[in-house]
Amino acid sequence: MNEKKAPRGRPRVRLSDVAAAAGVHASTVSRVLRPGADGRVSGEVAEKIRSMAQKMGYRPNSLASGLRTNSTRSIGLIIHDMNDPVYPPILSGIEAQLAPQEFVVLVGNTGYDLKSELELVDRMAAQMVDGLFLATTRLDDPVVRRCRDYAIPVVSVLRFSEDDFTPAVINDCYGGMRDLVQHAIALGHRDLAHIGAPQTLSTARERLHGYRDALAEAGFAMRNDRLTFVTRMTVEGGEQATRRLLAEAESPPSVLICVNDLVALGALRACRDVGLRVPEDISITGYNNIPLVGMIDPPLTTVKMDLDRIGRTAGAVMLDLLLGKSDPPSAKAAQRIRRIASTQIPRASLAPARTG
Amino acid sequence: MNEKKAPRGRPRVRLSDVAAAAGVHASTVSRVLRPGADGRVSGEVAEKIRSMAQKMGYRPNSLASGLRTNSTRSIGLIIHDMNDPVYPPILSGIEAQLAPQEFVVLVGNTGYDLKSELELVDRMAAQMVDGLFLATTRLDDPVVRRCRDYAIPVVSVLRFSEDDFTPAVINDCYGGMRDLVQHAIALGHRDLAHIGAPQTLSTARERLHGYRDALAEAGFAMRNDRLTFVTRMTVEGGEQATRRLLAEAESPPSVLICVNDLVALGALRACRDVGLRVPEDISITGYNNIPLVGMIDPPLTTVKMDLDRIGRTAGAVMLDLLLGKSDPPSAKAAQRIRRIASTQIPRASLAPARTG
DNA sequence: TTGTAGGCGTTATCAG
DNA sequence: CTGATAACGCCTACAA
Repeated sequence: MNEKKAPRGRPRVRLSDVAAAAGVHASTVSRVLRPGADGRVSGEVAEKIRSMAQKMGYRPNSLASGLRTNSTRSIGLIIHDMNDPVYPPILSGIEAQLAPQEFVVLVGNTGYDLKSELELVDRMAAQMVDGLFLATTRLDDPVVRRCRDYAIPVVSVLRFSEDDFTPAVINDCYGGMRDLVQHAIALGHRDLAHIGAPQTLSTARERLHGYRDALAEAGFAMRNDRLTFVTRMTVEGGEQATRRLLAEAESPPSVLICVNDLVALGALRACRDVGLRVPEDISITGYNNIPLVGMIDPPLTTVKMDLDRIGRTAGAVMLDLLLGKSDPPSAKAAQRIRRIASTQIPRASLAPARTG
Repeated sequence: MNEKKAPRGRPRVRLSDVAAAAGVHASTVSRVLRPGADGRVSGEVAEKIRSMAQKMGYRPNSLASGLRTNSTRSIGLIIHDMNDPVYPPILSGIEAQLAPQEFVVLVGNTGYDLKSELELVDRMAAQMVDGLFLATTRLDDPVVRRCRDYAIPVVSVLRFSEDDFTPAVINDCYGGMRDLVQHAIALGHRDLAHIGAPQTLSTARERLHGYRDALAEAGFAMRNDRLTFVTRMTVEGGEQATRRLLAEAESPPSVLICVNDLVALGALRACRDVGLRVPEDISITGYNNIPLVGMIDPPLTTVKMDLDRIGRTAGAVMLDLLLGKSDPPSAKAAQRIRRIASTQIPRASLAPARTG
């Protein structure tokens, strides 16, 4: 007595039901309930319709309206892995910005796999998202190209792509890293090393450049034996890279500038394993200020990105794009990439260099 | 020369376009491209259609099909705050389970606000989600009732609601806490205290019950001055509650059993502030094993939930519900709530009791 | 095995 | 100011 397709409860109230109950035509109801409608409606009728809709519990079907208007009020967010603590604040920021406009966010984790990344774009395209936030952007990115093929508006977050049209909101990794390294040098460090990440990512590249330039300004060369790269920015990756670097060098550097916090934690572990004390024997720095890195032993010196603000800004850029309040992005290349400043977080893992 | 509504690129290929190109009717194409179609199609025609669709880059419009079939292949996930590290693994687990079925997940953060929680449900209902995962469930929950009004299938995650119909997949908080407390008692602790959370949450209640029963089994009473509650499970909340508990007691307890890790971190801070050493003067335990709690000083003894498995199981339950492979949930009340076992993570913050 | 017709709920356009 | 009509892209009886 209970059909599978029709659970309990009366069927959903439609626009036409409200119209019938109010004694008007459906199109009139549509005009009343949709703010941006063209034709005006008499206050009396409008009032009646509104109260009737309320009473009947009418809720618009955005599927149907989306079919007609070509807009679903939904936006996709593609990230590698929500377990990486940089992403949640970005999601919050984006949501905070979009929710007032009644947008909804669709989240997809790629698991660092390009194939599923492309599949996700397809799935989201099928869902007819109005736009897409990509936090996975490479400097040269097939995913970005596919979105362009599909004519889906894209805002790149945290990373940027090297083209002339994809707007991006990123942390100022270059400046953040440069400041950090200058600080380390000011503390007396002369023998620095960097554990970087693949240069296909804008963040990794910018950080390396910041490191390089800070060194150059101080008159230091960037030595090859003081530079290594992880393949993935994880604790394990950092551990392996550090082990490699320490094994190949005659003596350890006085400070390890790591591309991010997870890598720094791996570095910390690797240093301990070979008997180096942190920060007495070697200093370590990270980047991101992920939760709890201030409570580990020793508290990690790092750089804090304003992720919430990056998310909000990205949301605002997207709204601009969709609601067409601005010219096409390519028209103002100067503003295509917005850099959000970061903050130094000095802690005990970076200590003054030993003199001796 | 570039209309705002039609960016670059040709318009999207429709089913009928493929049909025209293949020289057949749209309905035939639909039958070929949809696996579960009724009428069969000759292999020859099917092959031609498939290759044509491929060549033309046809991508189905799930808005249109959803309007027809009453299914959007999208599912909502409502959580309080993605920044709480328990949620990301759940999202991953859910996604891993649903992605192969071409479902997509819509995420909403409530910010711990009931009003936005209800708004989120409305917005997701408007998006015509096929189902909803609620990780915000209270024992008696207006949100659950609203979903029922709307006839939206719900699977509760991490928490359960006290009704006879909402399926839930949760961590076995009762067993996990009971084991932990038994362990503390085995280490010689006699004067235990608990920092709990509001009893409107099933997790908080189950943990308190586990604590109580472990005490009872050992023949200890649950003293009121050794029990306090946070209003929110945050570091700040834990710090305040601990400060209160310590201030009101004549002497500190020998171990603080905290409702979760964040609260435990707050407790740690509060203990340090009043000059107590951990674990020499007082032991502390958490729950959740959030990232890095094993690297802080001292490493936190805690209980690890299998969040990924909880997410996957919830996904499976949802698929069951939607694809109707099982009876309505109420029919098998025994299986309505699935408990996923947790694992003890012993670390240095829980030390043997001082003798004397 | 394939085509035809009608409709899912909404909105845009045109009349009145 | 309001009503009628068609269309958005797809699916599904039913007919051929």
